[in-house]
Amino acid sequence: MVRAPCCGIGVKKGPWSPEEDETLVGYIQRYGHGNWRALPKQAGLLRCGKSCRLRWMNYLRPDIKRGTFSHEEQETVIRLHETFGNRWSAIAASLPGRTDNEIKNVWHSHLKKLVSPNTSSREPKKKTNGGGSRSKKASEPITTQPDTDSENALFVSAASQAQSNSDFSSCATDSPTVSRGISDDARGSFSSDAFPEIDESFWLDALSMDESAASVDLPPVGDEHSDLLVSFDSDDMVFWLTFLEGVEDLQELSRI
DNA sequence: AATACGTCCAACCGCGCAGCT
DNA sequence: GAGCTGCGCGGTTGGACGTAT
Repeated sequence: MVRAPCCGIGVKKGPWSPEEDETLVGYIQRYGHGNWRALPKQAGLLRCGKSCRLRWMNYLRPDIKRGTFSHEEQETVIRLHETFGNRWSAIAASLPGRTDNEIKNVWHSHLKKLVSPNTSSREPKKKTNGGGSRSKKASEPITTQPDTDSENALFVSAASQAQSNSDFSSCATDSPTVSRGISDDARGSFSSDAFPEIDESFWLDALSMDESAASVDLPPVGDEHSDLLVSFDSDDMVFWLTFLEGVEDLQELSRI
């Protein structure tokens, strides 16, 4: 059994023309995008649904914020990367108007150098079997140590903000690009005064992480929850303790 | 001015997950 | 429960563009 290729013969690839953009935007504005696979045919586009979705999500959506990342946005990305690792969609959910693809690009071109100056902005290209490794290991958080004072300053600034800014309510966004780990419902659920409509799976992850942290038998690297395990330093501990207290409060509420 | 090199970003690719049959 | 399908995700790439020599 072989999965049928997403994009068959006769499907156009490469950069989108303004006419294609116009067609796609016009169609979605009129009919929405209920079925991405059927959309290009219905809209009269010689693209695969996947390509249409990507174009819409990363470029044509009306709520996309374009332009360079502000300092605050960069710090937010760094801070969230500490927490989420390479789960770009989760990070994007906290940056309204920014897409996971854009954040990923900014990370690889700018921010990675700030956090990990010793690594080149672009690793030597290695031929792979394609991306596809949306595996757990791909989400391993990068634990790095800044080398210079200036870079350290930004690093520490971002880290400290991670604790002070435990209120993620500002993270709410209309972006549909949301990971399954941190769902729509989970977005904004870090508010200090309430935990509304929290995705159960998210908390199950969080709770299992709590157990893992408390247990002697830490899960091995590559465990399905390893992407949630950040490198704990004393500052991180404050953040996570605050976070886990919220989890415990939630457990109490759920028992009532 | 020409060339080499580096950077950035849009787009592609393949896979995992969830829902449906 | 197995198979199929669609969606969403993260990794990677190609080429345009900018900068240095």
